[in-house]
Order: sequence, then C-alpha cells, then structure tokens
Amino acid sequence: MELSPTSTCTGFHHIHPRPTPLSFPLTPRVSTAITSSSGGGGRGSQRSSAAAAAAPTPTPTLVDISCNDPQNGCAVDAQRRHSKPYLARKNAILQVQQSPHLDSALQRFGGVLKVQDLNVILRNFGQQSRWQDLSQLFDWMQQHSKISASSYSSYIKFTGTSLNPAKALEMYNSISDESTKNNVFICNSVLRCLVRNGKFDSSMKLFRKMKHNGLIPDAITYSTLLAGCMKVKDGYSKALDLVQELNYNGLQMDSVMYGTLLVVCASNNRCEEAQSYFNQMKDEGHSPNIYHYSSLLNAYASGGNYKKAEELVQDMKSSGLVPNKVMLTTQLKVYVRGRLFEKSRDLLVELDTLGFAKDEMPYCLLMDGLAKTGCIDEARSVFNEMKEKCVKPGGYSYSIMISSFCRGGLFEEAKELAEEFEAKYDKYDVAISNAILCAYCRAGEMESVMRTMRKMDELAISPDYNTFHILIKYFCKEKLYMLAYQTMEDMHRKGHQPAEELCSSLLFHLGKIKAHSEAFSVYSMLKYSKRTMCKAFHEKILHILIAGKLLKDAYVVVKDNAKFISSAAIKKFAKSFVKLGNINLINDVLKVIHGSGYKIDQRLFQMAVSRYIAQPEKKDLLLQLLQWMRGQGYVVDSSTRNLILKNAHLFGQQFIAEILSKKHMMSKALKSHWMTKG
DNA sequence: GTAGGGTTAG
Repeated sequence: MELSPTSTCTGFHHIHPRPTPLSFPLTPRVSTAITSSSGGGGRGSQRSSAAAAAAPTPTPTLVDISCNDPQNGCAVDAQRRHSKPYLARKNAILQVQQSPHLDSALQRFGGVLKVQDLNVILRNFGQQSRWQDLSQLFDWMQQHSKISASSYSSYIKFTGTSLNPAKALEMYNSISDESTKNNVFICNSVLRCLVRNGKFDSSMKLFRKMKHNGLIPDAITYSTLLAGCMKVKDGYSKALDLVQELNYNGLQMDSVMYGTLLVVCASNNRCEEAQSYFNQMKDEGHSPNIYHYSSLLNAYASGGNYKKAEELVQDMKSSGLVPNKVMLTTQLKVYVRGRLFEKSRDLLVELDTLGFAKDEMPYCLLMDGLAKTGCIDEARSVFNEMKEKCVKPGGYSYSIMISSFCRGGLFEEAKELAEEFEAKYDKYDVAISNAILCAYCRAGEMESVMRTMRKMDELAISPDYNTFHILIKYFCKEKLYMLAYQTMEDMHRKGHQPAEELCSSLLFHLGKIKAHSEAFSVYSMLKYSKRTMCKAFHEKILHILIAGKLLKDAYVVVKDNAKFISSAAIKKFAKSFVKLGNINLINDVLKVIHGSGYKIDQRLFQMAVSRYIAQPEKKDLLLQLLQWMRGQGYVVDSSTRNLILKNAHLFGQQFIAEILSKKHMMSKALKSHWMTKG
C-alpha cells in the first residue's frame, strides 16, 4: 500500500499545463475600441514586437535596432547615421544572440559590449526562454564585472519565470553590496519570483527583512505582494494589511492593484467590499476594463445577487464594452448560485448561440448547481445534453456527476460513470481521481480501488485531504483497521488533519482489535491538530489505554484532561496505575488525582503501600507518600498501618516511629468512602 | 534604463 509517492511534485501540475491566456472572442471593430479603452496600463502592447516595430523611432536606440531585422531597409538607413563604435556594438549584440556557441561569441565580442548591451542580450535570452544561455551569460558578466542593478533584476525575473525560485533567492542573497541589495527593482523581482511560485508566506517574510535592511518599497512592490493574496488562504485580510501599509506610505492604488483586489474579494466572498473598491477605483478616475467587470461580477456570484449582476452587465455595455465568453459564463454562475435555473438555462442557450458553449465549463456550472440542490435527474440530463451536442466532456463534468451520484446514494451509476471515464480518457488529476476512488469505494470494488491508487502513484498525483478521507472511511467499512490506521498516519505526515468523527470511529475500532498504541496515536494526531476535540474523547482513549496497560500514556491523558473524565473512569485508572504502573510515578498519580478534586480512598493507599513493601528500596517514596498524606489530611487506616508494621524490618525502627506518629491515626470522620468528588 | 494584475467549472 504505497500512498506516499516518493516524488514531491503533484500530479496536478503534470496533467494541466499552464493555461494559455484567453483571447477575447470579439469582433475586430469592437475589439479595437476595447483595447484602446481597457486602461490596463498598456503593459502588453508595449511589449508586443508589432507595437515596437510600429512605434516611431526618430533616433533609434541600440535596443530598437537590435530587435529589428538586419535585412530591413530601415535598419540599414539607421546604420548609416551611426558612428562606427555604435555599429560595432550593435553587431556584437546580434552576433552573441545568434551564435550557437555563447562561449566563443563572448570571447570574440565581449570586449566591445557595454553593460547595457549585455543587459539587452540577457533580456533577449530570457524572452526566448534560453535559460542555459541566460545563466551562462550572467556568470560571464559577473566574472568580468560587467554588471549593473538592471542585470540583477532581469536575471532574477527570468529565473523566477523559469520556475526556479530557489536559484533566484540564492542569487539575491549572494549580493553583498548593500545599495544593490536594497534596489527596489531587484527586490521587486525577487518578491515577484516567490509570489509567482506560490511562496507567498516566504515573500512576506523576505519583504519584512528587506524593509528592515533599508528597502523603501514602491507601488510595484505592493502590487506584486497583493497578487500573492489571490491564491492564498485568508487572502483578503492579508491584502487589506498591504493596502493599509501602502496608503500609510503615501502611495496610491492604481488600476492594476484594484484589479487584483477585486479578484481577492471575489474569491473571499467579499461582495460588498468588491463593489466599494470598484466604485472607489472609478471615483479616482480609473476606468474599469473587462477584467474589473468580470471580477466584480464573480463577487456577485458568491452572494447569488443576480439583480446587481444584471445591472453591472448593463453598466458595462453602456460603457462600450461587450460581454465576452468569460463574462457571460460568470453571469451564468450568478444565476446558478442564486438557484435561478430557468434563467440559467436561457443563458446557456444564449451562450451556445454565440458559440461560447463549446467547452464543458458552462454545463459544469449548471450541472453542479443542480446536483447540489438535489436535482440529480436534471443534472444528469444536462450532462447527456452536453454529450449529444458533441461538447467533449472532461474531468470536470465527470467528477461533478460521479460525486453527485455518490452523494445521492446512486453507487452503481457512479461506478459505471467512473469506468466510462477510465475507458475513454487518460487525463487525471487529484479531483477526478478522488471522484473515481469514491465511486469504487462506495460500490465496494476493492480491486478497482487498489488499481486507482496505483495509478495515482504512477502519475505522481499527490493524495489530498479528500483522498485520505475517502480511503480511511472505506478501509474502516471493510474492517481493515490497521490499513486505515496506516493511511491516517500517512495523511498526518502530509500535513492534513483528519476530521474528529473519522478519528473517533477509527479509534474505537482500533481499541476493539487491541491495537492500543495505534489508537493512542490517532488520539494524539487529533489532539495536536488545530481541530476541536469532543470532551468524551479523552475518556474513550483512557479506557483503551488502561485495557492495553499503557498506563504512562493514560497518566498523561488524565493529568491534562481530568475535568472531562468521569469519576468512575478516574477510579479505574487510579486502581490500574497503582497496581501495575511505574512505581516511581505512583505518588505523582495520586497527587494529580487528588489535585483534580477527588478524595483518595484507603484501599488505594493500601495498594500503593503494598507496592512499596514489595520493593523496599523505594522506601523514600513511601515516606514521601505518608508525609504528603499527612499534609493533605489523609490518615492511615488500621489495616494499612498493620501492613507497614508487619514489614517493619524492611524499613528500620526510626522510620516506623515517624510514620506512625499520632497524626496519622485514623479519625472516625475520615473513615470509609471510596473516592468521591470533593 | 531594470520591476507589478486579471475574469468562469469538480
């Protein structure tokens, strides 16, 4: 049973390549209008080579020429207007960029190239994803001291793009010059690199360190960090902190930051806040683009606020923007979330007419909404409708339907659909794998469960919380309790916290099969997780530990949770411990029990004394016990006293005289009684 | 002469 793939990468990333940016399916006439009014900062158009070529360049710079085709007439004209050294550098740039042997090219042309020329080449390598050459050139620049702050920021940026945040960080840490290390461009590059690679917490930690070391953050710094809040738990409050800090530093939000903030609000169910940021943005003179509108619309979806959504779409149309596929699909989401299934269906028809329903996504939205409202039959018919329309179903629609069937108790149908998926498709990720696993588990298909687990292993799909949960529940159902336990251990190691009821059920069964220490381990997993634990849990594990004679562990449980444990259970524990537990801890146990408000009865004292008599070398402990008893007002009853006297030879006369002093004599008032809560 | 964002599904 291998549930912990050795690979640390997740299968999800293998299966889903980085999505390519969506293009707007708009008519050319409208699209021009949108591009000019989109107000997105114009970053994209600045970087497009078409725009660069079209831009008027009265006095071409080295950068411009290096990007042009040398055969181009314009460039030839430009060449004539420049000095020889200039042309030599321009030529050297091209030679180095185009040379198949970077080493020798640098040897030949390196002397001519200035730092800014090398930076041009560096960025060129980065843009072309020539990572090997990028590193090699950067090393060369370092070795020849032809390096500037720009070299660092570009290099770090591209190292982040090539998904190597550790390398970028290492580079940054290796900078010894303080002013270079505090250069805002370089810092922004490093932070961006961490954020991009999903290391938001690290980026915030580094950010604090940078500020401490003298960085003065600018708007881009905050914008970069804000972007990290989008895919992070509790991103909204983190984003708010950043906004507060940037305002405190006298910086202003721009349309990029507002865009990011709207996404954060939408994914954190902050509908009203999204709206207020949207308005604030407009008040400050930034005109929203289609992304701003879509994000706000998405925020409305979480509240199912379809009236506002419709107003927003109207508002957007009157501002001259045309709803695109994403916008309309998001509007469908609003209707689905608002349970307006008639409107949803109508909109789906409209999407289809516009050619926007060619993939499964809008169908998935509707199916999922229907299924979660209990309308499984309707969901099934949308699924079939989608298949009839030759829309290719994929992992999403299958996982929605399989999970719905499982939830609705239609296990056979779920299993059949899982088999259908396996027969027709070979794209797996953790979500579809979980749905398939769930179906096979509920249908009791052990062979298929095991096969699916092996498949996940082979494809390096990391099991997630749900995977573990499904499997543990299933193994319990099949009475494979040790397997369930091992799976739970694995789950715990991976940082997932199992739910209380699952722990409770497994713990109970482990106790039954006398897997006492395993049961205690389950108890500990729950106890040291952030989850709540029901009070009865402590007593449950206490009985198991007593049965397994794991008395030291039982002692810890009692010590920490006595107030949640019944007096009968405490009594049972005390008896077991004094009888069989570690002799060195007997006094401590008695003190703890007394300290939690229980009176200790004479039979227990007598048992303790018997233990000490059996091991006379522990006579100091006996003495301590008797002294403690005296201090707490307990007395030694006659039978215990007789027991000690009978064994007087083991302890010595003086000892006996001390312990049998008058204060220890039995008083009638304290006689009798088993422990009673004080 | 360098650095920032993005909308929809399980």
